[in-house]
Amino acid sequence: MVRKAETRPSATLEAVARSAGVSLATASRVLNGGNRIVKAEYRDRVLAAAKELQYMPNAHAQALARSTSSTVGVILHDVADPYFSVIAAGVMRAAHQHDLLVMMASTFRDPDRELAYVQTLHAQRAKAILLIGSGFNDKEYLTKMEAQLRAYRASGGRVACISNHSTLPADVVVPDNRQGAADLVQALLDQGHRSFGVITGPSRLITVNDRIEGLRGALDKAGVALPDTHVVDGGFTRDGGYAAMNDLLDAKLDLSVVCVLSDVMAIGALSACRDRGVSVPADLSVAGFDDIPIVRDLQPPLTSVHLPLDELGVRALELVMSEPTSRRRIQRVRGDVVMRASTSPPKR
Amino acid sequence: MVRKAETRPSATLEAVARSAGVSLATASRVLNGGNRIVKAEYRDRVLAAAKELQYMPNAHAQALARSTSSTVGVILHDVADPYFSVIAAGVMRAAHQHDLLVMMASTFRDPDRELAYVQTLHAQRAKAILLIGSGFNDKEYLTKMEAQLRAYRASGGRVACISNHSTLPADVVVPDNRQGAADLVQALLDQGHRSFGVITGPSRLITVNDRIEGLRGALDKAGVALPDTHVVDGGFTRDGGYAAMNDLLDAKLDLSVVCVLSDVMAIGALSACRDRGVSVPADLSVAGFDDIPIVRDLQPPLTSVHLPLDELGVRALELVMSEPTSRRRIQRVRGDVVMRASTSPPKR
DNA sequence: GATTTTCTGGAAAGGGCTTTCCAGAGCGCT
DNA sequence: AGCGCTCTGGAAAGCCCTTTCCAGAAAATC
Repeated sequence: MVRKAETRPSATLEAVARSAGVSLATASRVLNGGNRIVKAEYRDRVLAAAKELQYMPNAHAQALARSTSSTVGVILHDVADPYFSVIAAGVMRAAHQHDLLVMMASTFRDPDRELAYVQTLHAQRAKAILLIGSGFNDKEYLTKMEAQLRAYRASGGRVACISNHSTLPADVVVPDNRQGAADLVQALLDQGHRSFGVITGPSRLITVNDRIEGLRGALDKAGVALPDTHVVDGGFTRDGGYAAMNDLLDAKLDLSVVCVLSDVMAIGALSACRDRGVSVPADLSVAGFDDIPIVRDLQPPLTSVHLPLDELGVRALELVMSEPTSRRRIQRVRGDVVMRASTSPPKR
Repeated sequence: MVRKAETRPSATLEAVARSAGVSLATASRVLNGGNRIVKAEYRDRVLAAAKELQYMPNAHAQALARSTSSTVGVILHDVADPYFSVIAAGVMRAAHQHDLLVMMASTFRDPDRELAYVQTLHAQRAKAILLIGSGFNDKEYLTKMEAQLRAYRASGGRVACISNHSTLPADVVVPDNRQGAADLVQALLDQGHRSFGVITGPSRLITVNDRIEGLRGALDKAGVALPDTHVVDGGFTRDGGYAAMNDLLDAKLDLSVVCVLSDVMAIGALSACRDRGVSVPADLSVAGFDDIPIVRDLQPPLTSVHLPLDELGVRALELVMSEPTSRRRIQRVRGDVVMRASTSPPKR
């Protein structure tokens, strides 16, 4: 026999006020400590009544009355991806400081889903929206997104992006991907590498473009060729990296180093090497990008371009909570090359 | 000169109705597609007006009027921890299916923060709250939490936990930690191991207790001793695992295998071995628990007890969205031992 | 053609809280 | 004693929607 659960709606402020024998206004003043003083006796009565009735304010009603909420929205590609989860952790830490609640949404790199989530968060009257992760290089997407963000901002919302989101009307914290990639190439050239392979991600991701341009620029400058056959798309996932490395190895290109445009893909790439008996770095050097925490625990530890991921999250939140300015703010963040054992001078 | 941003509050439904020359009721009916039919002409006028005014419904007002929201709260220890982020990804995927928005909060294993977040989510009138990650073995915490959850449920909220949360009034999806640990021990015994070390976590975490009891039980049954000196607390973090393994190695206990109660700690432990030149598994076998995705990419790949993390998240959400029953539901999930290269028969 | 039934808009009553504005009380001062 | 102040509670007006109930019109029925 299934007994219906008794669900009486929770006590309202009015119930508390009545039970305490004061007006709604007084009860409200007691419970959210406005700057007005309430006689101690009333104060105590209200507090007692609230406790007694297990009063729990209705955040929706408050949001409506105050016409402001204390939630921020975070839109990212995938929480299970360590790159995003570390950034998200930073955001959440900072949000806690500001007494904000975080609504989080994963798009799985689907632009439409991203647009839909922005709408939803706008409807929620989130105080701010954080777009985390590379934007898309897609005319239609950009147009729509720009329109939505404008509308959201016009109604008082704040927006910040982490990573390059083209010209969207938003503050932005952006790693200097181009420079980081160039620095990485330089470091590898210094080690003596001359034959580069690259595992990239989908070209519609702006981050991917920036990084590959950084690589290309530095290689060009050094007069080192990077034939298209040396560049393989790995879809920005671990498995993609694995598959791409296999393709690269199958092609027998005699590479001395492979630059992988994200650590997550690099992890897959390293495993591909291991599975095929290719020794890193003895037979082939491998470098990643992002420096997610786990890569120092790989064997060999992965050379990467370090980004202060947690800090990116914190900064984005701080940016969005600070006084807005009329011009969009751009915070550039350098990426530092961290050489680890996955790269070494080539044998030949 | 800083120009104040113009923030006109966004258009209300009333504005849309007025602009379309219809009543509020009609506009509402058009926009959220109730089952009532509206004359095509009105319908079009409303739609046009809404578009024109960039109408965006106020979710708070809707929540208030409907007295139900479409958000679920997720409380976990730390999103940056892959164990949680993978579960969270599962939750979010399922939430998307149900058209739910996820509010996520990290407690950093602070019981007070957990309690506070439950309150906040109750105030938000979240449709459900998911408590992810081990509960605490603390009388005071349990009492308070139970009271809060009861109040929340009484007002119509649903609650589910992933992992053991003692007797809290909530549905629960729980890995069979004890059995998993026992199976792991058995597999290691079968490999010939007789000298076990253990890296644990804080004993107030119920999960830790269950796992260690599982280990102990199986070892006892096999007549293998596990002296207290062989058990070291690693704080459930990568660095804790690293430190704990160092302690264990310092103690020169002549262990043949170390069971680490979570993969995250095991990762640290493996790195400690590497840094000290202890070869795994040649000199020492190491096994973890959880089977987070990354461990197959470690070198050596880590033996672990596989939990279907993503699925745990999905199931918890499904549980909480299904028709509630009068008795708390308990879904047990088996953990399967996955033997990988980090464990091998001991040399001696 | 008259009557009943079916439709479809609109008015209005909430939903739970904040906050302004007002009135009365208590105070100090001359 | 009389005046003006400050101080504190309370009434009430929102905040923006949803949804019930009602009435009028159109359709269906005999």
